[in-house]
Amino acid sequence: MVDVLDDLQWRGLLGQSTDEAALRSALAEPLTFYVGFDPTAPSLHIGHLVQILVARRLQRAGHHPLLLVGGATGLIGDPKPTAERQLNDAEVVAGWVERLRGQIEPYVELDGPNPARMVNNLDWTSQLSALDLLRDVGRHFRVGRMLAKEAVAARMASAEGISYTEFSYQVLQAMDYLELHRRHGCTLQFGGSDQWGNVSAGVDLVHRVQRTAVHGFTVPLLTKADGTKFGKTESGTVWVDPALTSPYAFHQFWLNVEDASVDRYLRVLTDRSREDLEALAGRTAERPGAREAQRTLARDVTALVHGAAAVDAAEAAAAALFGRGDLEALPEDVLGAALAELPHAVVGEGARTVVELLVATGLCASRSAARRAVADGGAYVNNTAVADGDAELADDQLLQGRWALLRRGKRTLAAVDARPR
RNA sequence: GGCAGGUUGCCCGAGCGGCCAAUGGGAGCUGACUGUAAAUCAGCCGGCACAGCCUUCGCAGGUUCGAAUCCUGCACCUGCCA
Repeated sequence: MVDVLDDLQWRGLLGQSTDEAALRSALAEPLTFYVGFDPTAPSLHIGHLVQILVARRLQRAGHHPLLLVGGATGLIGDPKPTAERQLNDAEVVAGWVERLRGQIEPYVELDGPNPARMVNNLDWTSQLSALDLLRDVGRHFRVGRMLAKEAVAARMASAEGISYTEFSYQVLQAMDYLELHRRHGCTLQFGGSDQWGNVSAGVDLVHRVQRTAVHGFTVPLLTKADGTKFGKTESGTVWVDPALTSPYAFHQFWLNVEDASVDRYLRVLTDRSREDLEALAGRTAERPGAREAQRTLARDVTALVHGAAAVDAAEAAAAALFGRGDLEALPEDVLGAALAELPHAVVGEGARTVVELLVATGLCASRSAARRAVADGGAYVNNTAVADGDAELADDQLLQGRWALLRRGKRTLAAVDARPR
């Protein structure tokens, strides 16, 4: 049995932490830990997935998970270093809490001898009066330290400044730790590396109030090789919700990961063993063009999030659409299944021009952008470059008398369904 | 409440009466090369009925033949003072 902490370290999941030796000895016995997710969107994204998987690794090592969805903190908003957040309506946040809960639960064990528990910080903050907050909680916080937090300091230095609302966020989150310590004996919190300030604030508060040393660590945020944002495609964030990011698009995202990062992602997002991954890295170094590592990553992570059937569908679709073979030669069922994975537009009666179709399918944001794509030589119908954007789609271009495959650039696809009239 | 400074396209940031759809950088898109990778090079990067036209430079008015640029009011941000 590999030591959890060693495993986390090897996978690159350990960032800052409170006293590491103390943390290590604490983890020698089963302990209760928590990680929190704020409902700031209707779905979790792949950045959150990293955190959930850390919780899962800890649970599998015998520790007791408390998974917090921040019904209260989500109403306030963790200060971003750049700008003030737009506050969301209470009903909206409450709805998101439910959705996130549902998205988190599948990744952990909710039954059995060591079940994960879901908690919501609204439970212990909604009835708290402002005076109680100021008298009982506020007195444990020093403004100087609060101002020193990275995000707060950044905002203080910005032209916009920071509202008292967001400034208070760290108090709420620290209270969570204290509350979970009291209620459930929680002695470890982790979070993304941007959460270090909040994690340590919680550790401090528990120490002040309970006179107990508790632990905390951060998980480095996943980055691309050049240090830039991870988890974005041109159409935005990669979500876990299949309605927001289709399983096909999800699979493609991982398949397109740059060589320099694929090994790191595999360690973070899959359960594969060290030996397994080192062997894979060796094969990748020999034949990078085969992209075996990317294929493995795409397969594992898509299966984890969307299930094995989704992997098969995504792979089959990609094989059909990116294959060198003639699209016309594809059997109808294969083609139909592949196209079904793509964003598509149904066009009725009226013949449409390529420019119109590029916009209708969402491949281009505007007609101007579509014209540009055509002018750049980056628009294709059925894998053939389009010369004239105003040309209408001809009946004899339709696959199986009905479909057309639209492509912008090398790998952005969409389907056109010209239903029989 | 007073005084000073600020608000420009996704972000940063020039512009300070016509030559401005607006310099530059970043991000992004496309092409070439390759491997649905990276790097590199080239083009693009408000909208449309696209050699032209329309709508933009916090908001609303005004001055002017003409404003992102000047004036007035309002909103918000920052700093100093009360």
